[in-house]
Amino acid sequence: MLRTHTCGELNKALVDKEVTLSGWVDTVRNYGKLAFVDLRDRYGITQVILSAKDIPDIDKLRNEDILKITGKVKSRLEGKENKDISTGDIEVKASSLKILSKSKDLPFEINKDIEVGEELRLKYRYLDLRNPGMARNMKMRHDTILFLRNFLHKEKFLEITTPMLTKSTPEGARDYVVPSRLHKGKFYALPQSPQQYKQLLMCAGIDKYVQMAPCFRDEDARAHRAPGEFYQMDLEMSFVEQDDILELVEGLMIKMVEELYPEKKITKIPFPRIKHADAIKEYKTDSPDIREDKKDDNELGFCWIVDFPLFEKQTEEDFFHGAGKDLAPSHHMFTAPKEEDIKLLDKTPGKAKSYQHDMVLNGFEIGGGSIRIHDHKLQDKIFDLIGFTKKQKKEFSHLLEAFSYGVPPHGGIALGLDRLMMILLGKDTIREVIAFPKNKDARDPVMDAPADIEDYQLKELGINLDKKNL
RNA sequence: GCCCUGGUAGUGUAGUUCGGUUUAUCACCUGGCCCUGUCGAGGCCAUAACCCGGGUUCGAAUCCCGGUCAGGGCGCCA
Repeated sequence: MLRTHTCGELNKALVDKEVTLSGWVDTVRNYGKLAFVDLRDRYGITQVILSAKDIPDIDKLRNEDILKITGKVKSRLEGKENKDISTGDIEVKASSLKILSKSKDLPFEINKDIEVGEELRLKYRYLDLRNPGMARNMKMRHDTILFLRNFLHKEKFLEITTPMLTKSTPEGARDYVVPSRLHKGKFYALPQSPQQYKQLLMCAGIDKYVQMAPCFRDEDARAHRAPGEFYQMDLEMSFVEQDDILELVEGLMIKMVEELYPEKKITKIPFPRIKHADAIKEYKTDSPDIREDKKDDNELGFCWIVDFPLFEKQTEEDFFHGAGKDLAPSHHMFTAPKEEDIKLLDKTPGKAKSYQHDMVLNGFEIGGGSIRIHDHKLQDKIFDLIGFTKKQKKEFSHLLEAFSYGVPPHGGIALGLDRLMMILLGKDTIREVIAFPKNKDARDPVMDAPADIEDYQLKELGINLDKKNL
């Protein structure tokens, strides 16, 4: 057995017990004949005392070596307690030491207050994650996602995993595509969101679906937007109206903050529901920061934005005076128009409002969703309004066909988990809450992806690279 | 695709505005030595750097041009 206890759990109750600890050398304070080693794992730090007469090679110990230490737990000498660590009233007097793994010189120091350049941190992310601050971010991300899952589980949601290898569909973001070996010349696409699958699940009678879903979009990065891939808490419900969705998610956020972030205060409960037009008028943005003190990281200003226009304005004329192929859905093409506005679709679709809802937190859009269209004739009409060709429509025929066999009214929402965590933990970039983030150019600095593949792989896929244009 | 900012030892930095007393600052790391109550241990010593290419100049880390890498923004993100 490599260890009997972690480095964060020893206490006075264990005094005089023999324990075995394994962990990383956080610091060594060496007197030659006596050395103090702070042994660290993700649970904490324990001070270990090494005496040269018991342990021959204490001079060899370096930061980040991994040690296995067996010894007796002792109370600290009177007045020598360290209040800064959880194990500060005890220490372990080592009777044996084994170096399980040596560390060579580090590219940067771990667990010091020095701000290391992000490029280096990302290249050696496995070292960066040893820092207690980063370890905490990972822990809080886990706790938060676990809370969301448990809450929704109690509400009878099923988590269902939907395919990662799926089909490219027109419009939207650029797809990441994956060549098929068995069907040379054809490509899968990684999902930009599980949107169509979750609507099919509604047709399947899974009236409450959720997924902590990876989503892939080949678009450029921002400080608050991860390039390539990101995670969403994606959910969908049948037989609901917009209020049901908003109330569920609002309750979830309030409870989550209470349980996991008790030091934080929510600006307004219930969350204000702001009409899109009013947000633009009052705040000049559709993602307003409603906090009283905009510099206070412990304030959480949640609000809802509702009554979005169904279509985005492409030109002033199209927007106000009728259909045109330049109309684009402001959310996505499955978003339902408000019932009273359906009659506007024929002459002035630009005036139609929709059942879209965005959740905004501290000035960031952290989620969006809608009540969906569940009438295939209406869906077909929307396709026409955004100028879909017959071929483009055919890409969605499976969905329209599914709608012809009994489709419940349904709607849902997706929350961006990375961005939510960034705000909850008060970080400036999304990379601080992602274990192995891509850099700004969507490269993985640890693995150095994307990368070349072997010629035989290309051959097997039937792909010739156009080397002149690379 | 476009715009902006930055790049000094292994790490973090000073110096760059206004070119020259700089042998390029300091701390940590690393290597060596001393030390039995430290806790970001302490003391002494040592090693180690101006992103790449071109230009201006008697002289460039410093000014100019190009490149490259990184970050931020616009476009993009149904």
